[in-house]
Amino acid sequence: MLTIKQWLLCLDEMDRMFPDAHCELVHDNPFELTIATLLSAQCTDVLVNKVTKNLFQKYKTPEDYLAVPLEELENDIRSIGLFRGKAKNIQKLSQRLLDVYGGEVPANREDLVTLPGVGRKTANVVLSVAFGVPAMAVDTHVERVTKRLGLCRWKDNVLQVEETVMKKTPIEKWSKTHHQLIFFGRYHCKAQKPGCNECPLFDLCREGQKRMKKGLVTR
DNA sequence: ATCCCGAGGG
DNA sequence: CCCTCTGGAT
Repeated sequence: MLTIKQWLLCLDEMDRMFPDAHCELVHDNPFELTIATLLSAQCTDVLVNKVTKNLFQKYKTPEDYLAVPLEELENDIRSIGLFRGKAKNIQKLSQRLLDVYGGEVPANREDLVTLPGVGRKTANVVLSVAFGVPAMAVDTHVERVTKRLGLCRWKDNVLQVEETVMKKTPIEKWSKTHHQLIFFGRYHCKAQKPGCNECPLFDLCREGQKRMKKGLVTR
């Protein structure tokens, strides 16, 4: 496992690699970010942005999403995976926002996760990005990268990963670190082909050392 | 543990 | 062809 000092060195390096890592889901308000994040499940944000560009022109409010038949909304997001469930959840979420929250997205986790289609990960993204509340959303990239580096254990579940990353990271850096881990996972430490050969974090990385011993890395 | 589920890359 | 993508509900 990485020591705290080693982890802080990783953070320094990621500051150099991705000084302006940020949320790449295009949005103008908490409601749009909630929809975009819901749509981003098992889907690249490039695809989400392609869909929301038209979607957010057509639908501005929860009422707008409820004003069309489910099939129409499905068609409007069809190019995204899991479109049937996501369309249904968007309408149910819109209904609940109107019924319980006055049409506004709530700014706390307990209420957010009661929204259909919104789990802990999505809630943490909305909290952190839309409301500036410290949170750590653990997605596929954060999980893979922190486990490869050796900050977390391979058997950890997402909640354990979330707790470990928050515990080891200064709270004022949570948001930036979250996006840097995503950029690092998305553009460098990829699922299929981790770029160990040219990785600035190689000397700190447990998986890198393993791959080195296996002769998979040439440095 | 399993299902949902299309686009994009290798 | 196979794998992955800022997961959530059952």
